[in-house]
Amino acid sequence: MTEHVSLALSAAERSCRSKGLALTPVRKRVLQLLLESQAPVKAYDLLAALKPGGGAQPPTVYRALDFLTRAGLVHRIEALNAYTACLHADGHGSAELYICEDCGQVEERHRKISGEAGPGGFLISRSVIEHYGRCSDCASAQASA
Amino acid sequence: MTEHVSLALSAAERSCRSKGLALTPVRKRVLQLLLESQAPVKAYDLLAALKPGGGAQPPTVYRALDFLTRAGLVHRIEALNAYTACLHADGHGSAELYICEDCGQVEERHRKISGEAGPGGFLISRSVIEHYGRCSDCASAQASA
DNA sequence: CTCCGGGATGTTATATTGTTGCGCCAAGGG
DNA sequence: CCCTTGGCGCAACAATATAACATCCCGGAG
Ligand SMILES: [Zn+2]
Ligand SMILES: [Zn+2]
Ligand SMILES: [Zn+2]
Ligand SMILES: [Zn+2]
Repeated sequence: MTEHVSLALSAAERSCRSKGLALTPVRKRVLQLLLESQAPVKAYDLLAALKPGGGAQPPTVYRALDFLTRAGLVHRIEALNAYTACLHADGHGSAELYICEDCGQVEERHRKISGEAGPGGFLISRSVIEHYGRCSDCASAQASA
Repeated sequence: MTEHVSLALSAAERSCRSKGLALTPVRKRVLQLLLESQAPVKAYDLLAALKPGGGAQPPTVYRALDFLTRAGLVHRIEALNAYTACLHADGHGSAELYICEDCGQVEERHRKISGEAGPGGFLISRSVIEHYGRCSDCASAQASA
């Protein structure tokens, strides 16, 4: 396990403990898999990665993902049906994601939490913001090709 | 068929003709169903609504939706797996959507087309922006309750 | 200690959403 | 006429997600 993964995992444990949430083995394992991946991961790929150590079924991974997203440790990428570990291990609510369609890497910016107003008095409680394109690495690689 | 629906349909026809696209009967019917709905519609609900006039299969509706979204006449709502007719019958690329979680109504704002730059030189080609909350009607209804 | 209750997980089955592949046909250009 | 092209019918299937119920564990009340 690389350095940054174990760091993120212990940060997640602290964060959960402080909120009275239980970061159980399954949940921790799912989070670890997401942290180790350089790109978003699909639920059934997580499921397959869990299989070796006991035959996991879909509900197992979906429940873990549900917990982790509620805890703010993981973000769901709506347009890809995929999941990515939050880059700010402290959990922060809503995020603005930049997803490279070339290498799959995800960058993330914080978003102010809900409560904003939209047009015509619309009251926002949650936003989904996903930008697709090329990260700077892939853009320059393509330019030089 | 209400006034605004038939108006939007003819606008769509003109728009397609001008771009050399074929707004065939199936596609037109799907667009009409979306226009008539006050809330986003799911693919299989469209499918069911098409059945009466000939047994439609999934590919039929998905192909029509694909065409309509490409033509900019329909927007897919990623977080709901649902579709809504574009409120600007001219087709305009990407949109910013405000979806009321109470009544289902969708408001829409134009977005400048892609090409924007994100953080660290990220080059955006497409954005998904969906805000969930309460429209002003539902917010005031709830306040008075 | 014992019993109970809630949370987490296992297990089975099913629901929902979306795609592939093939063949037919009608329109249009040579 | 022949050939290509795009649109659609059709059958099967793949991928994503949830429902419903059983079991286990653990900590607190009695
Ligand atoms: Zn985050
Ligand atoms: Zn990249
Ligand atoms: Zn629009
Ligand atoms: Zn509303």
